[in-house]
Amino acid sequence: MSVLSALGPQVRMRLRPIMAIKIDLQQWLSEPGNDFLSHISLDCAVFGFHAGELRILLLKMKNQDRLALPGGFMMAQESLEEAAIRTLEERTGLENIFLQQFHVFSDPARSESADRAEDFKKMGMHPSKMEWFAQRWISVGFYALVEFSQVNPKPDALSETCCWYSLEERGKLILDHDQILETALATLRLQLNYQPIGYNLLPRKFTMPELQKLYETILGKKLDRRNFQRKMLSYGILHALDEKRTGVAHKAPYLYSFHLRNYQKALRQGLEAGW
Amino acid sequence: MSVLSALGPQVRMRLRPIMAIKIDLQQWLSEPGNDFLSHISLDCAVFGFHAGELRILLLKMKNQDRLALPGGFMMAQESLEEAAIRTLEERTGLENIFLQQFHVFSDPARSESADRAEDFKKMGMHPSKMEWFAQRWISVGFYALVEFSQVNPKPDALSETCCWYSLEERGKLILDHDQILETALATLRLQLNYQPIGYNLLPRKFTMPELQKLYETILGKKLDRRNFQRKMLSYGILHALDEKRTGVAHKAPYLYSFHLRNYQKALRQGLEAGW
DNA sequence: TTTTCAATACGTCAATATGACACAATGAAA
DNA sequence: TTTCATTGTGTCATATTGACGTATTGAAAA
Repeated sequence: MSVLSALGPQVRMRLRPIMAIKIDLQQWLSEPGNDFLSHISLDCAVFGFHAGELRILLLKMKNQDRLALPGGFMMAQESLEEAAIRTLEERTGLENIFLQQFHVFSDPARSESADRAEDFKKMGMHPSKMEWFAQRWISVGFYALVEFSQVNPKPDALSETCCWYSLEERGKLILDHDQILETALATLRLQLNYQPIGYNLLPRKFTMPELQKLYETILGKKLDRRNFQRKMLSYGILHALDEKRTGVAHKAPYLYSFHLRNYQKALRQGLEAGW
Repeated sequence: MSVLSALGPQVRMRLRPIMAIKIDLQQWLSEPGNDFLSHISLDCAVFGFHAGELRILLLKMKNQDRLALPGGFMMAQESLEEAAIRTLEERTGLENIFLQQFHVFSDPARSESADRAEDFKKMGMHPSKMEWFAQRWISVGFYALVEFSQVNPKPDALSETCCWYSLEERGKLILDHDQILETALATLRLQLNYQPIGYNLLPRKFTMPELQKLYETILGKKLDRRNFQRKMLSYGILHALDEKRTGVAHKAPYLYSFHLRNYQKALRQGLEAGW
């Protein structure tokens, strides 16, 4: 078994048809019961790349100043991945989202949030649901990579807004979500040579400087322009197009797209060495 | 935050004092209630290295031909890591076990085992406990690295024996444990340059050929003896001892030990490049 | 229109790392 | 005492890396 296939879903590949169950969340909040598994939740760090920056999709919680990663729960017949995809389809409007689980956060102290009973009451939450939210949660962290321009963010029942934040300017997150996000970023760095990260974050056509900026952002360091191009081309995973990017100041850069077949093959080897 | 610190516990480092709760498992089986969280379990791939081979610690299930990874459940106030450590201390007699979570297995079909009601009844299991075992389980996979010679394997309440198997000669495992084990191995390969795998699998003093054999086993390919030594020494993570291994046929090889400080520093960089 | 200039494309070269071997030394077993 | 599989050390051609130089482009400024 290859490393990649052992560790999870492939490039934008659907595991199994998702049940198209749509839940009216406001109504769900006001009812006593629910169909979700107890104790287990998931939180997603959704990354996009825009204007040379990594962006993260965050929810602004109702009656609170804090931001939160989009999260969700598992239904009785779902896998974690299916639950995460369902959650993110609701939040982004996208289908076929690339995601990877990366860590389970299970510190008993992580669920001991401030008492939000008052807020929940204002939101019209049923008492039994408040109890349910107050239980201990073990959360599986996912990171998701999406094409920034394709996303239509939608808040969930507990949040006012859902929008993009730059990593530097993001505010304080709820609970241990800062830690989850930091761990997601560290994982991204670690998996840069093993996962189709460029492919899923960039639009189909992109320039070499754009690809380089993405690598620099994830790795957190400057790379030499000329050496980057040499190495990247040597992998044979890029398809040089005849087009150039127009309407941009200075010399027009060439456009590239990924040679998906070679890319996946190269990732399986691990794009040997580091940067 | 460094990649390592973001991704979990460090080299044989205790997170927090473990509650020294010892459970009489036979009695626990015969009682109705239990203090464990529902739905969430953990399974551990415990690796040792002996006679130039990777070994895996497996349980032979009572009334069954199948083998199983040591597993366990979470108590109300434990983190996953603490639960895994508690489980493995019971199974191996070791303290300060190095372990890493690597994947969550959540396919709804994974819990749909053959009906074992008859077996469970023979074992004196309480009916409510049988129901509890029959629920859907989402299992967090851990791999653990132990020093083979230090382990005192002990079976649990559901198993007859607990002992080492070579990876090739192991029999068929229950449920999806084969997949969990394969994924653990793939993770080990992937993390060889980022985790203190040699340090935790080998005894304190070891020879260069032993270290090489370990790398070859995990990577699944032969390495050149001389190039391996050159590269390994260039990292500066080894401490050359004055002793040689005696009592062995042919030329006596030198002994080495890890220079822990340099080793950890090097791992944080990722022991650049691959083999 | 012409000029400017920041950004891009393409190339060079020394230093380093890698892969593939050769050869001498050792020490238990024959 | 000899044998010989195994270990310690070294060499060399080749590939890769890091650092930097120069020519080209095309929108924006003059």
